[in-house]
Amino acid sequence: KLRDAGLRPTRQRVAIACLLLDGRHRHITAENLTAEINATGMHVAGGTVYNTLNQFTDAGLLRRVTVHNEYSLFDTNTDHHHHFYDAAHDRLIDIPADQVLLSRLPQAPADHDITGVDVVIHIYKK
Amino acid sequence: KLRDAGLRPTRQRVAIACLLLDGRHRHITAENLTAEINATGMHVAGGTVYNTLNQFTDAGLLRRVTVHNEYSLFDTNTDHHHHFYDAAHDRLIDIPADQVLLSRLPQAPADHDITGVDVVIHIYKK
DNA sequence: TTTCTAGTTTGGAATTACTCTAAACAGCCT
DNA sequence: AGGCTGTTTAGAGTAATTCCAAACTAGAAA
Repeated sequence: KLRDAGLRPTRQRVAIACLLLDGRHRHITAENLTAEINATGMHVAGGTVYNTLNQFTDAGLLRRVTVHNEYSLFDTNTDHHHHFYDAAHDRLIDIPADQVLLSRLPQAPADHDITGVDVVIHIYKK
Repeated sequence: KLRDAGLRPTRQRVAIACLLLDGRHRHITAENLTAEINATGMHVAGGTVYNTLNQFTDAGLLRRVTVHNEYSLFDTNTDHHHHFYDAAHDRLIDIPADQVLLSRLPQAPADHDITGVDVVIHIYKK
């Protein structure tokens, strides 16, 4: 996978790929991932964690989710889907693509293409 | 308006309200707003600009728009509507609410209410 | 297998958006 | 005018992220 993405399979990248690209769908932060790496007994520099997350995202192996602007969230599910976001608990929940039906979309401004549609549904505990 | 929102109409808040709550629909950043205030010959401390933007947002006079996590964006249009976002030029464009039709919404997780639905359509110049 | 080199990692310093703090100040009620 | 309380101020502090130059490594070539 790394080679296909044009990324040299270094020890660090392989370790991160093993944790994140195992097919499970999860949401992770840089801090979060660092803790998981440390838990395996391995050490990876902070800068490398950030670089790798960005490279994986650019390569389409991860998807960046934008729900607030405090820190970056990455989604291991790169298929088209949407999110519930519970701000009170800073919790993100996937919504399968087929549960949201956008039956009318506006026309993109002149000379522009639509490259993606993100739907974030904010929820609050009763 | 300020009094209705429970905010004492201080010199600084009135100045910012005059710039932002004049009925025009615009997107602003803290930096951006600071520059506009300075242009009027007035000085307002950075912290006050941030405080005021947050207070206005909490009071429903402004709306926070989340399209990236670099810095906060505020929208003077608090009506229900959506956005185009051009990441290449960091440009945000309003979409009237009636141009997006969500004909199917998922059920909120147990014990939760939906408090808002944000749609961000990413665009790219051809 | 050793050598070489371009790409990668490292730790720490730098950057940036934003919040906190304690002291000075200003609305506003009396 | 006096005074209480909320607000502003400048500057220090915080946290996520990027930048940097030196050390390292994967993989190609010898």
